[in-house]
Amino acid sequence: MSQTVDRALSILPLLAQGPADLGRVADRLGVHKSTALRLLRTLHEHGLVYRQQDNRYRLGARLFALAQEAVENLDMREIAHSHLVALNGQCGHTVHLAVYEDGEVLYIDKVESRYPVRMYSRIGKPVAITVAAVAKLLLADLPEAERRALAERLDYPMYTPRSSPNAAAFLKELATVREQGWATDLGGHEESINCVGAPIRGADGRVVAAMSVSAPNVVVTAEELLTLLPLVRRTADAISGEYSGNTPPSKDAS
Amino acid sequence: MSQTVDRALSILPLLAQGPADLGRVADRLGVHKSTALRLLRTLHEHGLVYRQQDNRYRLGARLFALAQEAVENLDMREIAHSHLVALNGQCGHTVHLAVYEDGEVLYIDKVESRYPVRMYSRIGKPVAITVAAVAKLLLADLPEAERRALAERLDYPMYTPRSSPNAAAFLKELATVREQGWATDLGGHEESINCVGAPIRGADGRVVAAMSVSAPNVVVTAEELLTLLPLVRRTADAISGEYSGNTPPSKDAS
DNA sequence: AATGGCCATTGCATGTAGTGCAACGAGATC
DNA sequence: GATCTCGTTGCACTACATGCAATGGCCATT
Repeated sequence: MSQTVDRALSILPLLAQGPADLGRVADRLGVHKSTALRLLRTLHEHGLVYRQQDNRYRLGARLFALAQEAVENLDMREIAHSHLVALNGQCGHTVHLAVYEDGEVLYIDKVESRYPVRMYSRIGKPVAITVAAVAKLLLADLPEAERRALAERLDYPMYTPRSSPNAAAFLKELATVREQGWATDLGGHEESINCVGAPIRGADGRVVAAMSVSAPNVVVTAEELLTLLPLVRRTADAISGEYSGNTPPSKDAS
Repeated sequence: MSQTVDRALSILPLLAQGPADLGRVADRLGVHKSTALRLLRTLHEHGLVYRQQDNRYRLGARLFALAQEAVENLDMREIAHSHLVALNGQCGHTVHLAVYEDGEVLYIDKVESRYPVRMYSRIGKPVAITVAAVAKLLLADLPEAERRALAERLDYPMYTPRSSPNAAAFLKELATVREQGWATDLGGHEESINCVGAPIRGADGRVVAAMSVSAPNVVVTAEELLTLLPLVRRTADAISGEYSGNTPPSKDAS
């Protein structure tokens, strides 16, 4: 691992908390100001940080552009999107698509509810991993050892009384999810919001993504939402099929 | 400037074009494979790149998270958002908020149209800088020298017959915009889409952001859209006022 | 099964390039 | 106008990144 790069990259999460001046960055990094200056300059040239008029640094524009390009290049998202839109067209609720990556679950696509009451979530935002239906689906399929290790090191915030309280309960829930092949979040994240989700599988049967439909109590009850399960599963299976059928990962135009 | 960090960061735009394996990355960087490996590992540890099962690398999750945190920490966005929502409530069309940064103009907030026909745009996406109303507003206020220099090095893609064809025409357009204090894009980016925008100014009168209302021809004609100009300007001025009134970041007790 | 080729990985010797120091300068404060 | 703070620069030193060559795993070919 490269020390210099490591230091430079450590600046990014630091600036994510808010703008900081040179001295502050140097302190947090534990390096001399001149060193911090050179790192910041390099980050600046690549557009990852921006220097405002008061000489403080904050995260820069290219970060957004990179994130955009990244999400748009995901095969899964491309394949799934039209299916998600179709599902939204049928039920009208918010539809999410998520993937697992290095201990995090994050949304990679979203179709907004057609109802006025909308959920707060954003593409790229890490998911509440211990309660979200899509997170359960993705984690349930991890290899035993990795799943246990991850569950142990997670935090279990009690968003509501129905949140998973600890690793043991969570692992049990994951076992259930793996058995039944679908998952719910009934008010485990926000009191009034329910979700029902299904896994998307690759050609080898491994879960590569997960999708869910979410709606607040005030629009449909949990029972009504559950009646959508077959539809959600069909949609997920359709995406799985298309994803497995077309396996053109060698799509290089160099 | 740090060579090592420079190389590492050069990997990111490279991977933005699509996944690449170690050899490919090393080639593109012009370094030995072992060097590329160490850089990739460092990026990986910070979550900026992800290593897929086939050993190819692509951009990673934390990139999204960083971009999210960055956009949510922008004062301008926070202040403006409620105004944008209110404006959308009154006219129903898509509302955009954009800022200029190092030669790029990018959207930092967006309120979706309530009509079924929606524009394609995303928060964080770079704006078509030679045609968008918000881009004209932001560039029109740049210092003379910087404006000229930027105009000269831009590309002028002819999205439609009404796109700015070259630097001279663009600079002339910017002069008009600066004079009148508002801007339009009448089918300069996509044939059927019109925009009308107004600048948001800081306490010193400099343009710090720009906003616009966009709607396709099929919903309202360009003439009808222009009748919204006073409303757009009022909204922009209201945001300017609030932004100038509250100056919390500038005055800090030591 | 055995072989050959491809690619990721590792340990190490070399010298390049990143580091901290100290001095300088600009801007603000009193 | 004096003093303090903070960003900036040039430089000597050596820590650290680099490329090489060798190893090992994986896959395809025979």
